[in-house]
Amino acid sequence: MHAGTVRRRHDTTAVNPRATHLSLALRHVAEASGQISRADIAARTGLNRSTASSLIDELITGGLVKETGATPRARAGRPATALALRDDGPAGLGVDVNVDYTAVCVVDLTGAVRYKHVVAVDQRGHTMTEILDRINTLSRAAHAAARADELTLCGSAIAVPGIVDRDRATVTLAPNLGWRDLAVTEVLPADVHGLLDNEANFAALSEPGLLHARASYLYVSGQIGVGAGIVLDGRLYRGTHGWSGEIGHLTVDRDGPPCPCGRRGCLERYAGQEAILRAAGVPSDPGTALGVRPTVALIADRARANDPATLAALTRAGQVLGATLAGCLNLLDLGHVVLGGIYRDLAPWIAPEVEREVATQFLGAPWARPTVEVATYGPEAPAIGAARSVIHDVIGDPLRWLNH
Amino acid sequence: MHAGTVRRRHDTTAVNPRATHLSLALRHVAEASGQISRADIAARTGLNRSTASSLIDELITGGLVKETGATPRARAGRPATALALRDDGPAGLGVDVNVDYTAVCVVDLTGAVRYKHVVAVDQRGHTMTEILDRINTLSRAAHAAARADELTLCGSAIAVPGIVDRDRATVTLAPNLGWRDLAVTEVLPADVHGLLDNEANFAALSEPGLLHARASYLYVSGQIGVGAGIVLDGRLYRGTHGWSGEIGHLTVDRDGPPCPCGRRGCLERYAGQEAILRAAGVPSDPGTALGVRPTVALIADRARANDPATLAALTRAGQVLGATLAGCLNLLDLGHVVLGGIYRDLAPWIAPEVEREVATQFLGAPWARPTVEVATYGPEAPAIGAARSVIHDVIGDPLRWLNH
DNA sequence: TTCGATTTGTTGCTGGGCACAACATACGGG
DNA sequence: CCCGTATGTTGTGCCCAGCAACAAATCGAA
Repeated sequence: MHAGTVRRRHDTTAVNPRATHLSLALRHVAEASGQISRADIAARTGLNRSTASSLIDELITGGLVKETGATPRARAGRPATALALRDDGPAGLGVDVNVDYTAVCVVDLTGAVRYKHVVAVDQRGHTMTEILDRINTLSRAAHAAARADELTLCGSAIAVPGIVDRDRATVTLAPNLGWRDLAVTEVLPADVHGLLDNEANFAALSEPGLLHARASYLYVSGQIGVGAGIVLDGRLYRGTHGWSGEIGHLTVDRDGPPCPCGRRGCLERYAGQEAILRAAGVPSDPGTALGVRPTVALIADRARANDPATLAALTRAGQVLGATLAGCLNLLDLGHVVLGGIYRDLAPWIAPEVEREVATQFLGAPWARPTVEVATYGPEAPAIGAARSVIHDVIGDPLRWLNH
Repeated sequence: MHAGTVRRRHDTTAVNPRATHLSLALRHVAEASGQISRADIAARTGLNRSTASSLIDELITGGLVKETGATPRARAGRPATALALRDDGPAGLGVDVNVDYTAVCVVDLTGAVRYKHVVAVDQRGHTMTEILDRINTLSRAAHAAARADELTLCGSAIAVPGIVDRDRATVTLAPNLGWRDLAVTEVLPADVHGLLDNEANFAALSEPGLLHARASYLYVSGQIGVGAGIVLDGRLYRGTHGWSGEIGHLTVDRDGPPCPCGRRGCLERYAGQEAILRAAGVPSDPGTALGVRPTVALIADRARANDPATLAALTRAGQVLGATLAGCLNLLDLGHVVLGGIYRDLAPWIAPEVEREVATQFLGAPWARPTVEVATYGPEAPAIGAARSVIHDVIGDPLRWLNH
């Protein structure tokens, strides 16, 4: 995880052992919350038992970890006292400014979603000031809700549909919002410094089980376009500029239909929302279509009604998507794909095709069969992932929280 | 860089500050060898001057770093004493077992190639024992040459064309050598523990300038197949199983010509050596073709003679390769490609096409124009990269060398 | 030339933090 | 009931980084 405001470009800076070990101990507690003892941490990290105890004590007095009583053990010996993350300590605020809705949520240290509020509104009909005002209002409400729930917001993160400059906390370009070079995090409450990232990237962090396990996977985030978040060893891979995961314009067929990007046969032209609509024979109606949800629901309805054209369109989209993803898996040697965004809602028809394509085209399949999973969260995924990224920064550097 | 035999799966182990800081100081010396002082290191790392001095002293007495006299400075103040890597300290042994040649080389701490020996021989005509014997003989010769040059071999690495299990130091499968589950590193001299990896991966590490700069790039290694080594932030990305970089079977055209892998229209069918040969109208002659070098030289000859069919084949191959690479760059947000293997020899005809495709298809091109570079080394690249990986392990953990 | 300013490198001191060992604690089992 | 076993705590010593003062070596200005 990115270390917040600390510009850790590479590991060229001196190391602070205490901070590193506090994070290490906390991470082990997070990965086995309620099932781990001081002695376990010592054994797993290689630290001495006394050192592990000292670290845990500091985390307990700091309000990040609690004891959950003694655990009955089968073996002989003194029973261990189990440790768990506190659910009433620091919490993260996540905001998602999408084209057709704005979402906020609060996630506590355990990763649980404690507050969630989604407002469906087409941003394209509003000015930038109105949008920012709405973010501010929703954030303050979330802030109040967190406080009422005995949580302390210790950071925030905003997901936007576009290109961001994380270091400058600025939205470089968000075409669908009409934003350019906008320091959007400034509208957040002053006491929570704001992180910023792409929706697909934050959405990739929303999966509950995967992050703790230091998993590597591709989170496919289908919206109007098709993007992906790349998680390697439990950390989001952002690329050299932060634009990683642009799979929507991978070429499926050099002689395929033209794409607004200037090329031909891009993945979006086969597996994007518009393409599926068109292939299903639904007249595209940008006037009334209020964005992702309703359109996707429409397709799903027709598929459930066994409309032949729709089913054929979904099968075709799944095949093309699966073939493209198989290529990505081959390039990166990943064995796991998560289908998010519209593909989550269309999973009954898309997922089997993706699974088949990936299973047959992944070169490592004979040794390690790749898995295809449906995302846990739908439209809330980016906001939840954003909030979770704040929590990950706390786990990555607990000292910042411990020092007030 | 991988920490050798130490199974550092993730950063779940305790940190040793002294070891980390020794590596940190050494890395800074390596990146600016001859142009850096103790005070510089202190400034760049954030360590105290006295600490930096202590670290450097330890590295000097350990034989890794030397002083190269005072540097005249423009500014006022005491002139700094420049530090540089020693070229007579530890060295790495690199071995490459290819289908049609075996190469060994020795690289010193500065990255300079101090010994190199390539034996052209078609391994397919020999038994496994013969091949292993040759590796052993060549390694002993390299060992003797290093000793005569006042170098101390402190490790070795073998590159093989196939799938390896690094943790077990075993070749899982090398079809063209007929190997399966072979612990090839055991034939190396006993005092150098052997690393193991794929040829494309090691070749990616052979580029001189790029590694020190913590660069991110894709090293395309065209041989009979097409592979790639992925370097992210100066570290080789190997994937979850170590099979990353398999771009040869990315789909270019779903309705293209069939491929032995069972799919259709794979990249190899357009930009692989065999495909270029066939498209150029050269009768494929596996009987006399002694592998990569001669065949590629043949194509290059015909291209130099302006043979229309060959030029068209190369143009087509470059276009398809470039388009595929652009997709990879978009997925990973990389801005740099290095053309190695056969593409290095065919660069005059391939590189411009790749450059054009990448420039037009890389989505970040308007903000950061991608660069296409021709590899520094040819067939020796895997062996040199292998040796260099040994050196990188020394720089990554100098304590192991300092403790004898 | 001389003296102050400036930067580099070294030395002695201090404190943080980890390992180690010994001990108290708390169970299971014969 | 006592022994073996495992957990957690306490006291001690050592490694190592930070700090400050000082010596060294140069530039620049008077």
